[in-house]
Amino acid sequence: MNSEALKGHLDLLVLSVLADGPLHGYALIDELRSRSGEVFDLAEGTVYPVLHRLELAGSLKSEWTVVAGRRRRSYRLTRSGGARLQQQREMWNTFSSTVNSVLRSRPWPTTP
Amino acid sequence: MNSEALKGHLDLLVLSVLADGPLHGYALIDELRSRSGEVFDLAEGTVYPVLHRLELAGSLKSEWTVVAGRRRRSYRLTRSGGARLQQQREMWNTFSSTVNSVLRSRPWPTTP
DNA sequence: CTTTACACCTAGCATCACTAGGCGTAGCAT
DNA sequence: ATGCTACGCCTAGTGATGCTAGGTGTAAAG
Repeated sequence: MNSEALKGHLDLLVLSVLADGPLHGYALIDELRSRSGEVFDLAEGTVYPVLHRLELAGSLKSEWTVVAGRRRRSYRLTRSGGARLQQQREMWNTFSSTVNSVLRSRPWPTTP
Repeated sequence: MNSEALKGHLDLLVLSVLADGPLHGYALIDELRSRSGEVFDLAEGTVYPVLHRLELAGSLKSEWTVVAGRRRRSYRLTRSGGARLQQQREMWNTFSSTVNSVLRSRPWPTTP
């Protein structure tokens, strides 16, 4: 999988997973990997900055917890994050169907 | 349409359009706009560097012509460009279906 | 003679995923 | 005791790439 392919779509994936319940970063990575059938295996250095950016933008809210002597930062979707997710979903649908229509279009009218 | 959304997918679109016949840059922009239903309305400064890059990579071959006193640089797909297109198509299919599967997945088994 | 469409170009910018390192705890094997 | 691995967090810097903003020039329309 090309590394640039995710550009502009990673927020959607993160918001989408967190819409099903709060997770901490490490668990989010696991979840993304498993939900994608091992296709999206993201580095921590990829995911943490996204979470920080989304929280700064008000889409997420984080909370520190300690489990078994290990600190975790758990992220949950805010109301505005939900709206953002909805908007991102629509963008994805438009984008992907538009790409598909370009890929399928031919220079001549579709063969009768 | 988010500006980052195209990242990593623009080559696919360009190669795909040129697979249906050679075009010069300006005409390619028109063709992309019309095939996408006006969604992809790309700036010249976006497209020309892509064409140069793809030619440098051996995916395209260009040829100068003059039509009605105006110089044009016409691009056609090379054999290796065709292979590249095929590979990019597969990447797109994997990518888009994987995103969709993440979007559709739920933390609990799909409701019966 | 000015504006618009055609047709090309590039330097620099901004964004964002990724690399490559760093810090610290817990549990297991040696 | 001492590594090693998994867990769990972080950030500075790099690289790729689409976009902005500007430039050049011809032809047709007003």
